[in-house]
Amino acid sequence: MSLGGLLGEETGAALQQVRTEPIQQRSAARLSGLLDAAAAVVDEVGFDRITTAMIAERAGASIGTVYRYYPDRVAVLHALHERAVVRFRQRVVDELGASTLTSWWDAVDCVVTAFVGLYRSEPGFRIVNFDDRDGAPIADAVADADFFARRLAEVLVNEFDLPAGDELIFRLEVAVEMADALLARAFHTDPVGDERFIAECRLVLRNYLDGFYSPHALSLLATAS
Amino acid sequence: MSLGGLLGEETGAALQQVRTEPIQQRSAARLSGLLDAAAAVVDEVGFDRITTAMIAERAGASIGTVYRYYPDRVAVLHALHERAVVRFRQRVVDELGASTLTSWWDAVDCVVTAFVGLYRSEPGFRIVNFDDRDGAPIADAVADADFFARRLAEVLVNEFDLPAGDELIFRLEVAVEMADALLARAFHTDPVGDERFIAECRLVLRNYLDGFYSPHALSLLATAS
DNA sequence: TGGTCACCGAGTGGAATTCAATCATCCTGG
DNA sequence: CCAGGATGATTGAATTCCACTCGGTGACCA
Repeated sequence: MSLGGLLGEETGAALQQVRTEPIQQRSAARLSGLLDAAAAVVDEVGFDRITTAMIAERAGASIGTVYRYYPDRVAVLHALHERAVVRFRQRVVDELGASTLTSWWDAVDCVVTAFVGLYRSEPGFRIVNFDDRDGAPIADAVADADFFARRLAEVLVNEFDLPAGDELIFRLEVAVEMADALLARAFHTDPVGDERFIAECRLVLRNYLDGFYSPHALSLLATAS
Repeated sequence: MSLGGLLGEETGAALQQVRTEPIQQRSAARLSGLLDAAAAVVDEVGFDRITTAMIAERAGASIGTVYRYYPDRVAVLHALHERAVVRFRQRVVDELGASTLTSWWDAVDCVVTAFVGLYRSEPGFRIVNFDDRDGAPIADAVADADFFARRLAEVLVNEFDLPAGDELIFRLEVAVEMADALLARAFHTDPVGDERFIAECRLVLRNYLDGFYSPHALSLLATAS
């Protein structure tokens, strides 16, 4: 799903979805202008009601210009998604730098804070929940989540000495899915985000990841069946 | 209230999305036939590649017939979603009846089992993850989750003496969102469902709902900054 | 001044949706 | 019991909407 893709260097590959690399300067402006327009339209009509004509008109361009840069409609959405993910990663880095981290869960909290902040301020940010249900090998949501989990695992291992391993990565994958669902729920109706769900999300993450090492989960397992 | 209460009484209202209530008998057959066709197509091409022509052809009907019963394409998907939800609730009731419940978490486990079972056997069941991102007030996914949470809360309160209240309902809403996300993840690639995620889902639910009454969450809260 | 780069927007094709005509079933008076 | 009108149900060609193409035009550069 959509917290997908923290950190990482494959931003070059992510732009493979543009048809023509911009050569002249105005092209770059066009590109980001198109994405800005798309973001605005996403906020207005949602990202499945969006039409190429809307994007073009909003960007002050013509239909053809959209297709000069993107092979098709969903490529625009993918690009917008990518940009949102990149900005999310940057925000996470900023949050991490601006906070004094006393424990690993402060890092996790920063991730949630970054996500919520962008949801509130970045136009069209709900595109992060965009999930292309077809065989597009690039920018797969699950792959994103998996990648994100691995990166976050590295951070936690290196900064806070959590034990590395597949178990941690799996746990983080699960955590990402849960957080994604709860935060999407928080913003489903409320444009500012339902604080109750946001707070519960933080608590759930902490509880879940902490339980990994506490005997709590194990005692439950022992009484199972 | 009995376990049968999970079924709810708004099944009549759920059909408001059809244009014309069927009067003659063949109409009812048509309606379910259309949904069966839609379910089959959903499994073949996914629910965003689906076309009205595919549904009509599969059902042995003409295009016009589809539009006689449903105002537009997504209304068909909504109806299919509704039917899936209804069958899910029925399955939950069946599971609950067929199991000997020694504790509330057996009930929760039954819910997971029912969901997984339908994912595996019911054609087009992945429609339950269909989320229309626009202002369709009826058949809203969040409303569904909320409704289900309330019903489940009633069952748990009456059968297992859990303390009723908004807190329990909220907890169940959160649990539903998490379970939904994890199970969707389990079936995202694997048509049989990734057992690792399914098992983790059960564990997470139990841990989370149990933590509600255990001092574990509270101790975490106490150490929060 | 020739060669790209960018841009435009009418045109094409396919899918969604409409609607007037037709068929099927029900109902009622004789 | 049956004709035949009334109403439900079905049809598919026509229309509309929208993604996407492409030949033509201007903008930059060398």
